[in-house]
Amino acid sequence: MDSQLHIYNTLKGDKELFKPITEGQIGMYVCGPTVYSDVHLGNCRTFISFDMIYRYLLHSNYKVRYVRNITDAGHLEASLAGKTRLDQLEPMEIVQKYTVGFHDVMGMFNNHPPSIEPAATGHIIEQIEIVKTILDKGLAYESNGSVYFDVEKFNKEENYGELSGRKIEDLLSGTRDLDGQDEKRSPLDFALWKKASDSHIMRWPSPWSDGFPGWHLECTAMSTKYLGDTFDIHGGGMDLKFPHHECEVAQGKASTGKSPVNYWLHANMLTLNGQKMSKSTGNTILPGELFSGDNDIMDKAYHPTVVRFFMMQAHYRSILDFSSAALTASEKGFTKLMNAMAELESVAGGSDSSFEVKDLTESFYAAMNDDFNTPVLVARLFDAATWINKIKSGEASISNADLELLKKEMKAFVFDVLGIRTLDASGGNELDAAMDIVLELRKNAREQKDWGTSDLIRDRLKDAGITVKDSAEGSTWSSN
RNA sequence: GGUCCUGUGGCCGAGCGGCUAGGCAGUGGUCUGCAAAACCAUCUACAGCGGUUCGAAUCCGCUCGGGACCUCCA
Repeated sequence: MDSQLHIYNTLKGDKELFKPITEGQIGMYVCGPTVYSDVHLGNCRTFISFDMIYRYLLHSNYKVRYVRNITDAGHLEASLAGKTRLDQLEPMEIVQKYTVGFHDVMGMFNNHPPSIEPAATGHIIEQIEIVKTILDKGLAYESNGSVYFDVEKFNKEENYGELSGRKIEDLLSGTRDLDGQDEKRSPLDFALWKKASDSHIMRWPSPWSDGFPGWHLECTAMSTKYLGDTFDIHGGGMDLKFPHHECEVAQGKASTGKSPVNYWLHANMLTLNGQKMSKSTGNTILPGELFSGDNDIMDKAYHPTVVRFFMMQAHYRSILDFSSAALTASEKGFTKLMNAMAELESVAGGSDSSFEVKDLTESFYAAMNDDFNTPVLVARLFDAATWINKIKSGEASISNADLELLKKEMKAFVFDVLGIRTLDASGGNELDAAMDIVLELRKNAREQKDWGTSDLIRDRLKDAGITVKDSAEGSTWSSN
């Protein structure tokens, strides 16, 4: 792999050289969350994957406009209706609650906020305009106040299924009987506009009925509004590939005549007990439960940055299974890498290097340029960590220039690209100050070889949940 | 049923035609008042069967597992 970025494009089914439409600039859209319940960890993996991609593009000196929507209307409607009656809440109150919660969780995972985070309800007019356009082109029809996309007609000129690799005949043979199908000409047709039933609270006027936009329309409206008719990257979870993204392609082509996206990226699922995490099946764990340890699935609590690091040790296109054993293994590796990062600050440079530092740092780029291969990047970072430890123990040496290079690139990849944060045991609070005093007293005792006092302090702190570790440089502590 | 993905050492997880992935655990060392930690070194692989090839974990076929989508889902 050369030093240029190659990305696996679902549309092509292969890795290809990435070339933005405009030199040096990238438009990226990612399907965001539906905010009628808490985001679960599976959702988070997708957003963390694309945050990593966003970060690497920024690191590669691209100017990126990153748009990620909030789904607060449309296909959220049905679930909201029931919940609203039950809780006596306004729909937008639910939306607000879970949007805030979503942002909190994203922040804990150290995800950058997107450049624009548009809400579906704020773009009803744009969606109606697209429906009108597709109707004008004759690729949609009105039926009983609703408007449907005519898939079979579209397929005569275009290829419905080009993204997901499906054939319209196969799709037809596999359809099932569902409610409301009688309004459609074909079971494959999907709604662009839905007439609201009496029980629906969220509704907007339109030329066809009081209703709400169809399932897939918001992403088409918001992505093209902020990024143009054709933009560079569209991302989302693998489960959205069909029908959601397939329909976006169809809508885009139907309304503008152009393929809306050059590179389609799909992040794979997070599984729990070998099964996909899913709201509907209840096979989920919430981020908060994971961080607090308050759950029946994991053995202990895990810090958000450790969870993020764990995810970075797998490729974004691979299914990743979540388990306590795997998390704990990652946590230890994380500590090892962070120790090396800290060590790097105090390492001394010399006149020459005993290893190829430039090859090492270039391997970081090679890994990421190969379809954002974070597990390989992490492997190379561990190689770097071993070298740092060898320099420390005198088994290896590094020149001043190479040391600066290594510091610069390691910090860039660990903190900026992977988005990992250091885990400070100290919080800059009263406990911190008190521990300084306790450890100073213990240090005095140890200098007097008063092991009784020294061990008493260590043992009692252990009982209190604070672990003290001695090393040549002094004692450190951490609380569980 | 249709479409597609996948099966790597004790565990997690890269690689996808020839070159040590990496992490955790295990084992052996170093360090240390003790403890813990840390550091260094190191063993165990490519689901099975057949084929292509000078050479296959990597390509092809079959068999047997696992999973996703086809219905809201990241």
